[in-house]
Amino acid sequence: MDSPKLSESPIPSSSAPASTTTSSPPVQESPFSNYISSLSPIKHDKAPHVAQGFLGLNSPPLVFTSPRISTLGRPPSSSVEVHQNGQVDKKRTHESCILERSVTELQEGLVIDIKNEDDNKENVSVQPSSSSGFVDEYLADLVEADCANSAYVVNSNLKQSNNVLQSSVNGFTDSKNIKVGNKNNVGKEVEAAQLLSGQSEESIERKLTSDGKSLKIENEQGAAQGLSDEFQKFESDTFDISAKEKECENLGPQKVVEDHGDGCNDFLQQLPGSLQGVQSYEDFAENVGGDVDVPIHSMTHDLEASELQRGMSRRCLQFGEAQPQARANCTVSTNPAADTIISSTSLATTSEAEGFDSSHLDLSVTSRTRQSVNLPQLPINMIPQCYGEKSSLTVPKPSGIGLHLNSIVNAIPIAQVGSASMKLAQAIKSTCQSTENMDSCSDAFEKVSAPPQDVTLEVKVNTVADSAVSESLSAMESTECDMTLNDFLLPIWTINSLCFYRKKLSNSTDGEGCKRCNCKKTKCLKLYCDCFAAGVYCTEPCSCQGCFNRPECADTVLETRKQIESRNPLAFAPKIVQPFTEEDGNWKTPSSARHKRGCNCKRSMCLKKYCECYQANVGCSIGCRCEGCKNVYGKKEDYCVTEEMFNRSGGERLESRVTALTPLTPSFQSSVHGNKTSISRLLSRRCLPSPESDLTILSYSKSPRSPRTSDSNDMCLETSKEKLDIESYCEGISYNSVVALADEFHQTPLPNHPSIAMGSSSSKARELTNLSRFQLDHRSGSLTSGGSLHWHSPPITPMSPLDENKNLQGLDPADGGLFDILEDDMPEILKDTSMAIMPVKAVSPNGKRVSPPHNLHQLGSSSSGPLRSGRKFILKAVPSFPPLTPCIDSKSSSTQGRNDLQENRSNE
DNA sequence: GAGTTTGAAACT
DNA sequence: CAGTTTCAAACTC
Repeated sequence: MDSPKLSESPIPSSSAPASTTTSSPPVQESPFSNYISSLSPIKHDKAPHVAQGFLGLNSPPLVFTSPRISTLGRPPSSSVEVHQNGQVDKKRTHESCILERSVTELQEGLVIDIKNEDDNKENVSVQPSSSSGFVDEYLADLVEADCANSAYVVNSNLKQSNNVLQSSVNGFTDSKNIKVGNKNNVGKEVEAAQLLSGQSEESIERKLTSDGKSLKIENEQGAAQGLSDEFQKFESDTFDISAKEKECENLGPQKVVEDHGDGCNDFLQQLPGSLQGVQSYEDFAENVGGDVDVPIHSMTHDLEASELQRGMSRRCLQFGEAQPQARANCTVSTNPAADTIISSTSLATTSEAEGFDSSHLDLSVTSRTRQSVNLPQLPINMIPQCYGEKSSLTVPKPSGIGLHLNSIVNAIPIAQVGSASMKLAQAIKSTCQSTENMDSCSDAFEKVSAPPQDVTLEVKVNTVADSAVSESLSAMESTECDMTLNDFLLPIWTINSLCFYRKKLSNSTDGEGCKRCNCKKTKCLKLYCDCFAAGVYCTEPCSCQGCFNRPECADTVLETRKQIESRNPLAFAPKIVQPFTEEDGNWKTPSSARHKRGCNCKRSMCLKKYCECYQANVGCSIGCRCEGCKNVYGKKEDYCVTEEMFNRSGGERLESRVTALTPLTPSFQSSVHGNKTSISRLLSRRCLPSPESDLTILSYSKSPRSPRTSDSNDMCLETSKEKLDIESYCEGISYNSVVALADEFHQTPLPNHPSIAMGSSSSKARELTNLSRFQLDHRSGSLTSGGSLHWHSPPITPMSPLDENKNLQGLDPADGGLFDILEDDMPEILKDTSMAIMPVKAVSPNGKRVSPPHNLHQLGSSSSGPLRSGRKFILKAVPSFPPLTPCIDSKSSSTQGRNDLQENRSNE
């Protein structure tokens, strides 16, 4: 599914605007099919407009797009026109999406009046060129929002705004004049939910005023709409959107909107705020409550805002994975129409949430039925992570597996912004990508969303977008790089890119400040150019010569991008994929991000930034052609070994597998990062057999899940793969992690962890191994034999066998000790790793390994221990490992572990 | 800051 | 697809 080909297929279709829209299958189509259809990231590329072009760029994300898009029906984001039917031309640009929405609404006979009461009450007319004024305004609103895309869209859209808006909505005769009125007692609220729901009761009037130049959208309060009181009053911004409606093909009943050309795109771009916002809002509401009919209080400040929303929607596409999940988790209204709408909205919502998180934008989402809906915090949570960083610049988290993910991955670790929620979201995305994992996704999503319910999501659809964009832009400019809206070429692309770019900046700069390209010959129109590759325009900080990667040359840029994408649809896709990430409470699983294509290092041994893997702080994998890989984040050999083990794990004895692994597990000298990386990789192996294959993620659904959830029997039944994984994981932890920890913290050896204190050298590792064996034997007793398994936990948690509780406690983050160290000094990633490790070692929440009764008395014997029992025990215990399960609750876990152990024994 | 090294990107 | 060239970043001095 990730394969570019899939994505490409959509592209062609996209080129033919009319093709898919009408034929959209019924909403009920299986999520999988939808998902598959929506997978192709490339779709967007072909979008005629710049935005589309960027969408195309975004296409990579699409690869990762969560099924949700398809499921939901329409991906608000870029070209994806996923509808309920699920089969929508991916070419659809945001505009198309918007059009679809509008069409749908129209079809439903809903008229939306959106009145935007702006504090300023200024009608903003969208103008073709990037209006600095608008931008400035938005900037003024600074919020860390991932609005880069939207901002970009705004600019580009504005430029194109002169174009007549053409809506190709069937039966959408009124489309020309769309008046969106936000009726907000509270503020600017857009009631679109009803439209979506098809409820005519809510009189939402959309007037598309095709002055030919400006589309004016007014938000009228739809108090009746059931706007929740909770919602804050938003400043109603009246924005005039001037656009000429261009005739667009009538959308099929499915609300499919086809792009009929720039005009449509323009229209969409201009409209985004109102419709998208509404829809997104609705989606969000649905996600939350699953009710389709949700009065949305959207405040549209400007077209920009709308576009911002659009951009957000696009982001959502990128986040598609998460969204789908979120959606899945949230009971979506059965109403097909609602679903479709929701789907689109959900995306938007997600993006919005992100914007909110990062920025503090007030997104108050009000649903009629559920006024105070616990907004799906998933999106929100996810959002913050992206923006959490110091830098004000909010980079939309790359939703897509591809670019976005990469960006995210990179950005997060580096930026240290990565929050658990974000990782979780990513993980969810990954998981969700596989249709098979929907359940898992849902679960994960729930976890994510579960969070702060107190936080009432306040969505100001329009406002949010605007603010987000503004803030993001402003943040970028002020904080990081003096970036302007111009920097954002395309919404999606920009978003993804921003993440990546941001990361890159942070990496490259390392305090130096914004470092940008220095192209001499390529005119910044090739992937050599980091800016171009990142989807951003070159700016002052750049020392490029003859640069064409500037807003003035947007056309050229887009064209070039298209060319590049034509050669390689994934050229702009994220290079780094984060297969799985899960966070829950204290527990964090290390990110298993990897370079999608892998490096090709010959001399740098993957120890320098020449290596893309290293540069991205990810380990090398099978996909790498590197020679003499010594990537501290994970050696290719390790990856290969683990994978190999994994492949033959089925039925193979644990010991043999372990043995095989042991020799292979290399990196004793690996740094902490390396450890973490290794671990993560090991953990993720299952998910990502090959760097290229995103599908592998699917398999993750199970393994990632916490074993706890499964019955003991299930655990016993766990496939050898899981076992292997666990083993690998243990290994990675024991050797790499432990050693790394030792290296990293050798200066501060843990009191009770002599092994850790030991040097990082291989000999040390060996010692640790021995020690671990010893301890392990004591603990489990059964694991003896030279098998490498034993040492897994011991090295890490040298606690005395007798005092397991102490060990656990010591390990317990709350207690401080190693955890404290990790927390304090360790990098985010490392922390994650450590976290993962910790449970395995000492904490073993399940306590299975930690305290086998009969083993305890055998403390002294290294060789003792019935392998059989031990082995079984281990296997069972493995699944229950915290790594897979986010939360580490020493007590509960330990208790449960014991229970599990007992169960295992009984089973035996 | 100049020069070298490196590996990705682009080209053939 | 493989080999070569080009390119800009990373690195070294």
